[in-house]
Amino acid sequence: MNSKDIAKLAGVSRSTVSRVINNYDNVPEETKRKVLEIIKKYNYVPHASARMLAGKRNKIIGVFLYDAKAEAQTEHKKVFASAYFNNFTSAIIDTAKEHGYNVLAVMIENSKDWKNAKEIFYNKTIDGGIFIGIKNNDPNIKEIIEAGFKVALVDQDTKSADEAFSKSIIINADNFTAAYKTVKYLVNKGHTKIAHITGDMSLLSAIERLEGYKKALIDSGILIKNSFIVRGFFTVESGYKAAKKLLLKEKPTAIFIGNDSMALGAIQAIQELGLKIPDDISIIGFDDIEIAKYITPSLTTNRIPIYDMAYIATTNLINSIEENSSFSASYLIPVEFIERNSCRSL
Amino acid sequence: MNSKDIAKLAGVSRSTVSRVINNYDNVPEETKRKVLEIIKKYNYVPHASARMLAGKRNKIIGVFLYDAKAEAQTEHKKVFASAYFNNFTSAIIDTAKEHGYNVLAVMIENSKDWKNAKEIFYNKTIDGGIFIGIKNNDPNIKEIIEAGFKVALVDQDTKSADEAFSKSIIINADNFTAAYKTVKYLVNKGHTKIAHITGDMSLLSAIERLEGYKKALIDSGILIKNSFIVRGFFTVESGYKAAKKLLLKEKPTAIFIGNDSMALGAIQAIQELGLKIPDDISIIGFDDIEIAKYITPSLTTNRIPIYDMAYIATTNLINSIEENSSFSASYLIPVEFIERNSCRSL
DNA sequence: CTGAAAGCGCTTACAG
DNA sequence: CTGAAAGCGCTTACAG
Repeated sequence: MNSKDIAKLAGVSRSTVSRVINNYDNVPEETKRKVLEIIKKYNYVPHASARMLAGKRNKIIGVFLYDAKAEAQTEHKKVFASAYFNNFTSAIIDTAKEHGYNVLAVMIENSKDWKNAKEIFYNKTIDGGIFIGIKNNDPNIKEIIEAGFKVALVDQDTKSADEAFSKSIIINADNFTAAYKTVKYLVNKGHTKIAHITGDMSLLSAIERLEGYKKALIDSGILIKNSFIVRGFFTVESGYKAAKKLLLKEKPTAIFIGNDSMALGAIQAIQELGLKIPDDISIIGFDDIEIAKYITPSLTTNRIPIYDMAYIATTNLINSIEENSSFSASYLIPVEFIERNSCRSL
Repeated sequence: MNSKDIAKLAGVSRSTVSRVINNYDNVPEETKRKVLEIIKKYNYVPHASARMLAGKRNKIIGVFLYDAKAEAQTEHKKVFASAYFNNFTSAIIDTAKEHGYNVLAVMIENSKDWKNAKEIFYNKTIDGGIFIGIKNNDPNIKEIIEAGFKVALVDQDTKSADEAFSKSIIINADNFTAAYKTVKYLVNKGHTKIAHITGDMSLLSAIERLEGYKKALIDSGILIKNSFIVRGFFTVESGYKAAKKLLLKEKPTAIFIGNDSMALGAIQAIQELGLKIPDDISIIGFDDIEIAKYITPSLTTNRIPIYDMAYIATTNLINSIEENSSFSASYLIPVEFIERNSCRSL
């Protein structure tokens, strides 16, 4: 069953069938009704590829998730990693749906995946894409932007030296300010020995959180100690290791941890060392993943408005696709401090 | 840049370019090399829709998630619900990738979404689809199967009266046995007042868990009390409400809870009533979501091998697509009992 | 308001 | 081993 069949059945030409399908206004009601009836009767749906080839849009956007964790993990667990990314994806699917778009979800773990990612842009499978958690200023993204494809980026530097990046839609959480406030909060509680477990430092969010941490210490007249800054990778495991490393030497009284997953690992390490939270050590995380409020003590953290960020990324991208405008935009989204029970005053 | 341009540049016909692209073996090495060089040089990628229209496959499968929770939730949170589904999706994406397939992720919440779901089958956007968490024997799936599309179903009755369903690829966790063992475990610990909070009873998994619960009680010579069976919907909130309702009357000493999310809600309710787990009441969940091992006390539960189930669904579906065979298959996957600290012996 | 025809960019018998 | 041509199923100027 194709448009020709429908045309014959309805006693019109394929042109008219097409006009009805695309809801053009130069079709009389009666004709429209007749055609629609046949379409319905035969359950006809126009072939997406044919429409595409003839100049319509696919109405598919891609969401590309680079999960740094993936590389480190063992085979059968590699994609389970991040609640953070899952929530982004859900929110994007939800928003896209409202605009009549579907979402192709792609995990990027290696160069072969990058090849696939580029291919679905070049072969026109998708009308645009959203990249989340990609290495800051990744050259692969640059190539895609420069090839003229529509792209929205979450967690990318807007002040990039590279013009390509500043020509796109960029959405960031205000990680710097949130980190700054987090450390100030600890300082106000009397802490001076404040450590930081960083996230994956190839990501902008990790960089900004570290910067916020440093700036707050400086502004508080506290010396930055390199031994108090330990590198993590946003994974539970890396949080565990970082905390162990941190607590071997001179103990901090508080740790600002780059995200909640690492906080989970850190908590385990802290418990193994026989220390109590918050009595012996205060901790604060980032993200506000679902677990955060259920653990004991509940975790003080920073909530990223994932839905809002995904919403902005998706609507902007789709607007850009529909208007065929290559506008650039940059959003800095405030982060909410969530005070729970993992910190004490000294 | 299209195949015609490439042909001209390489000094061959479009036919030959196509043969090279599709890796047919009747092309001499030298010709192949030459064409490939031009393709690479100009970054040429064949237009997916054109290939599709000319008879190739899209290499896209759909994953359809029906999240019952969605309906109940407030606007901006509706898609954040389930770690369970997210993990399925990730595992499917991962497996599909190994076969060169991409994944279109679709959330189904209402009839409009079903319309969209059917459309992407009918308009040939996807080569097949995996349905997860769909109402048992949902007529929408039936329609899709009967229209001849390739489909894999997770959590659907294989003994369905409806032939359509038994003609597909079906993967289920062995919910009945797991539920049975769970209750037996509690009985062995001396419990006789064992309650059950069901899941969404339109889903096969919820039905089977209830059945397993009942059978274990019967086999243990314990009377089934209707007041000990309270209906939930797999959500945290419904677990909370169900537990509250349950604990108003004659208190059970143990609750088998339909999944871990509801257990989270139940824990909150139990705490609000001033009861201790496991001292006053033992609980067991289902799924083994990430949170389960981090809460206090850690939650005894049943682990569903999501990755394995997703792997089986995906490989079977893709095989069925590639071989264009409409074989049916049915898998019953064992569930692992995870003993932690939320139960005590009487 | 409507139809005939060209064209989108491929693949694939077909013929040589 | 290779090319010319038909065809996949649409949309859209174009002409009327």
